[in-house]
Amino acid sequence: MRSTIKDVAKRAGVSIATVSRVLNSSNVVNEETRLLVENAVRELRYSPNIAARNLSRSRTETIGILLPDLYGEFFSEVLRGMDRTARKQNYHLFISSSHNNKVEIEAALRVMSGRVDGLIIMSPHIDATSLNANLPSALPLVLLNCHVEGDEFDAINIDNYRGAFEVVKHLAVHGHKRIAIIKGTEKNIDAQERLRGYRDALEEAGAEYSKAFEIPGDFTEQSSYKAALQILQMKPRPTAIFASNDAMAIAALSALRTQRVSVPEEIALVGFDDIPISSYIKPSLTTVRVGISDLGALAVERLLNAIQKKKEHTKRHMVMRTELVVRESCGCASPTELIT
Amino acid sequence: MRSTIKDVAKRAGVSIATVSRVLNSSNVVNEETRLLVENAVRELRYSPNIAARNLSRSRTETIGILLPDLYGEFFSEVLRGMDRTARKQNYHLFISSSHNNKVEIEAALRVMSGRVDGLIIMSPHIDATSLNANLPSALPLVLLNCHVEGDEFDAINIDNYRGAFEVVKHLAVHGHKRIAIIKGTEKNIDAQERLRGYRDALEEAGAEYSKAFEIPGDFTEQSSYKAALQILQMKPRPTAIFASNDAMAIAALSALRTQRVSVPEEIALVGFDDIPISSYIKPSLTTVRVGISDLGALAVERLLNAIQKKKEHTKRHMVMRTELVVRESCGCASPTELIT
DNA sequence: GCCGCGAATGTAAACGTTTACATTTCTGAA
DNA sequence: TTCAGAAATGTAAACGTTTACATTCGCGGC
Repeated sequence: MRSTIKDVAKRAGVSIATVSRVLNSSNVVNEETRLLVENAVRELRYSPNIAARNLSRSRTETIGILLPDLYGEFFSEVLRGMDRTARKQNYHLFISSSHNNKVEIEAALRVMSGRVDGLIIMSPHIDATSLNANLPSALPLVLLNCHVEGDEFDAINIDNYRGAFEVVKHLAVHGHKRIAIIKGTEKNIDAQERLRGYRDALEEAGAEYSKAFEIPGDFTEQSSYKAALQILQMKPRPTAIFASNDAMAIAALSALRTQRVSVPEEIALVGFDDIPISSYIKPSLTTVRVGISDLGALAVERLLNAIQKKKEHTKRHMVMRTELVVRESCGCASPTELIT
Repeated sequence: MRSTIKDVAKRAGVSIATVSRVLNSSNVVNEETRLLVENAVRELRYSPNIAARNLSRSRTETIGILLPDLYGEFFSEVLRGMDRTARKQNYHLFISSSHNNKVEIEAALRVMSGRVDGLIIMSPHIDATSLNANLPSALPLVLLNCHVEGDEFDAINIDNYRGAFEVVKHLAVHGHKRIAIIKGTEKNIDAQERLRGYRDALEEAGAEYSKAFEIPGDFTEQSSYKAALQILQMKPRPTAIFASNDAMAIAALSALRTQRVSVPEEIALVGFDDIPISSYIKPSLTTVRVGISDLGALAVERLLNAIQKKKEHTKRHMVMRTELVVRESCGCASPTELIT
């Protein structure tokens, strides 16, 4: 049987209140008794029952994370940033993943409620009504990469639009007139924003726009492989391809190579995300860097602020800046630029 | 204020015991009263306080996962398998990551205890003594990819040894005499086992063994890039390279390409893990497949079995088989074999 | 008409903490 | 000597459930 606070109190010859005070390092307790209690704790190898503590304090020191289908290193990275930041403040992570429809998410929301002090939600399939209906209204919330409007919620998004805009503009500025895009999953907000950035960049740069240049994809290597082959069939052929993420860019590269089309000489290629491998393929990939683990960290910071400073905390939307990373695959960099 | 079971009881005009019985679908309650209660629950948008329930039931329906530094898609995959399996049985995941030394792990263990019904530990830095000292002895445990001996614990490991053995043997059988290895992180158990498999395969196949063929690496692209360049300097030059994981294999490929060394014609190259991108690079990568998400799923299954059937559950070590995946980079496959 | 029994429901104790409030003890000033 | 007030500690209520046990009620058998 696990020992309880009572056992410790008995052993130390004090009341449970005193034990509790020692445990919670309230400083009103005498040095001698403190030592007495600390010894008893050690001897009995006592550790507090968390459920009881949670009930009594009515907080859990835990934040919930609701993820869509876990896939690829994006989520490892996000979680890494979250865990680090949370731990610094003695908070912990309660995770539920692979939610791909509304019903599942709502179930998960209910499961979370009561187990966590706040919630970070990453899911394209969520809306305000559904949130309000399934969560205690006082529960602090941060929406990460969700599509929301208004100031009802805290929200953080990647600046997909600007990232895509910049990388496509970069292609256009260096002379490309026919730039194709391999799109991401249709309903995905990241995908939509990247597409929007692509279109606007074309327009601003006066490059050729055509619906035919927009090839469907779903962020997987497989979809992109097929898409790239399809692009090669087009006449006149595009001179550049913007893949909506790096995994797809790499798969496209492979497809082009099977057809003996060289990159960047015959076709320029750029991606999005800057996953670690991007700098280690040949040609190295021009892409858009996103501070993924920073994104997770920021979300946790905002949430903890909301939890701890309930009164002063004001909700707002934030945007995570991206950075253009020029390497070889776009064919634009001068050799010098590449030395670093 | 959130409503409690008392509010529901009052509204429905019954006692809290009855409400509780309805909530926990005990079937001793009359159909009429059940409806009464269910209505009250709905009207008040009541949901039970989990902390109170946990305290009362003394279980949490949560399993804890202790991870080392989250890195790359390996962990996403493991978590994906875990989450899926857990959810099927209404269990949830409490996660703590980035533990890189003993002190941190022990702290995390204490945090977990009381919050979870069982624990899955993935960490090379752990030993039996430390576990026993920091955890209630009754807490069910599964050690994943840890280095443990004896039958004191449930443990699951990837069959790194056999995987490495087979892929290296494959190279040897196809005529390679000088096979280099780019090693993984020194203290890492996976790395050690893969190295052992490599050595034994060389010996069995009668290939040349030399300490000089064992180049240090740490599973990152960067370390491998350097290692590959180093290998090219060797005289006589190895004719094949076994990289201890796919990320390193891809980086090595890139390094070779900068030196105009073609794969597989001049040097054969193989990896380990079969990450998705491996089949989409050129040449596609011969590697060893590990069912990563299955690994996570299996760990959860074992743990839930230990939790739910305490008596009958018997501890044991299990090994996850691997599968040799032959593609282009080793230069061994006949064209026909590659069609699939 | 009484008893026993099962079904339905209620009462209250338990789970292990935290913490407001009460009590004791001691110190030093009047 | 007395007393105010501070410091240290104790007592007990609260947190919101679950569940063993007690109670009530209706019914059939005698």
